[in-house]
Amino acid sequence: MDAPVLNNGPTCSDCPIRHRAVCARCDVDELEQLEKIKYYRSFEAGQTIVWSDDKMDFVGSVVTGIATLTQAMEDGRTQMVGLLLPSDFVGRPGRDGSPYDVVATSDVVMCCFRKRPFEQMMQETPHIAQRLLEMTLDELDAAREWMLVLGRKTAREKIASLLSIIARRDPQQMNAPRPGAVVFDLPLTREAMADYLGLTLETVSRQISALRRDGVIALEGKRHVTVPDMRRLLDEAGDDSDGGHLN
Amino acid sequence: MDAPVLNNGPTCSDCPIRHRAVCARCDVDELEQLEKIKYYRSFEAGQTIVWSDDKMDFVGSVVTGIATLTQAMEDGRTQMVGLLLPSDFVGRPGRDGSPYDVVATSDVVMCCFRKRPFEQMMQETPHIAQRLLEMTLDELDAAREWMLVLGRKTAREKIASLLSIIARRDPQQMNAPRPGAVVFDLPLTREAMADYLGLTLETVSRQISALRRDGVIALEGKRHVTVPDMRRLLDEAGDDSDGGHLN
DNA sequence: CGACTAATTGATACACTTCAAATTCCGTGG
DNA sequence: CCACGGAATTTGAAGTGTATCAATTAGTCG
Repeated sequence: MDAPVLNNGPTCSDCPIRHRAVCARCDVDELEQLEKIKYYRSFEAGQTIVWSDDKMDFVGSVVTGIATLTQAMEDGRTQMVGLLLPSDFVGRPGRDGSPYDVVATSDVVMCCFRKRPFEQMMQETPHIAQRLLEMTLDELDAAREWMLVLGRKTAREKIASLLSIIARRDPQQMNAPRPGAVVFDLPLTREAMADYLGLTLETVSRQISALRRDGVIALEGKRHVTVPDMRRLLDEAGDDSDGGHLN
Repeated sequence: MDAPVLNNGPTCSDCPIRHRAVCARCDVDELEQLEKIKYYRSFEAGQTIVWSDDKMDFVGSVVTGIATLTQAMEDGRTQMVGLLLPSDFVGRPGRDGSPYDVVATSDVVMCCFRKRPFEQMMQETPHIAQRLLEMTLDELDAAREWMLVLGRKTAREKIASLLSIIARRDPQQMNAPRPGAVVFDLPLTREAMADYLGLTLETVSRQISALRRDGVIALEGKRHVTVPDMRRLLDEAGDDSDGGHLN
């Protein structure tokens, strides 16, 4: 179950998530300190990174890949409660374990910090605590946004909402066939989408087919999605006019 | 729309939320500083404390009463995304407004801090930032817990979950007729419960009636609830055995 | 006591689930 | 390169839980 531990990763200064992760505000001195307590771990797609309620001896950031935060009931009903993309933080300073399973959806590389030294450093380094607070507040907003999706949206709106979110932060929008269009790959199986949306996988499949029939999206294979008109998709998601961003 | 501003409230040292609010870790010196930038505001039941996306010039803590965080779609569908009890924090340092409506459900007294000075003080006072991080992480856990309720639980389980949560933190459990039993008043209308649970008010009403018929709860009037066997209620909520606590 | 709002209850409709089968996708080995 | 096999996905048919629409009843405040 243990992932390989790599000590000779990239240095912080050329880390791809240097400016968005928990270390974003650190200056060079502080980075140097972090270097001392950090190590890299790799996980293969499907591997569990953290089991719920297990003791965690580290915290860390997703460097590459995608992971999910998942909660399950005894009878097997499962709800995804978070999607972890590069730069997102895993673990909770001040607590021993995660109440959720953390599972690698693709191959994942994590930048880990031993927990005690990291907590120690948080006390002494306001830049880290500040950034972590900011990130946590953002996650809280995202979680609440998602509560509206889960509680009040129809299946079709749920799918459109999920596609919007993925489209918005997928960095592949350069190859768009024309302005306003967006292209991306789904990082999730139908089942994972269902667990995120509080639906069954059959319903997910049906609604994706319906959106395709209606021309809101186009599919090549099962995973590659083209959105010809982002505004249309946002409209289907039921959010106000343009959701604040467009591209 | 402006609530009365009271300057001569209780001093921090005999504040009822002194040890649970954002100021919990402050020492006497720090409290003295806070005193200088704090003021009290009162709101009547039903009043809106903050309108979504309006500029907020303060942050603060609920001292007494109950408020809700609410998100709405254009067509009127509404989802409650948070329940604010005494000691809970309102507002986001570093942001101008709240993305949610904050509404007083009962009469509410808030301890407010002018935003700029508070943000300033956060920089200088690790005790405040630390406590705020801790509270935000707790809220994030609660929000994720609620995502499971919204996404995967049945109407009956949703009601039982809500009653469990209210019962757990209502401080009135002394008058329980016998050990294991719990008595409390519902602080929410059926409609507010529906908005919290992602249901209609009719479904809420039906499920409460069903739980009453089945002896899981007893009602006097519409608001006063007796839970003869807390374990039974937790069971109906679908949570594992005893949910970690039992009184 | 009467008017207004909150809550209950009933009947029907429909969105989503469930159970089942067919099809497509995709890596593996011949 | 193509054929094979298992998993992922799609599609179909029927069932069910919750929403919707519509009265009725209970509770509350003037």
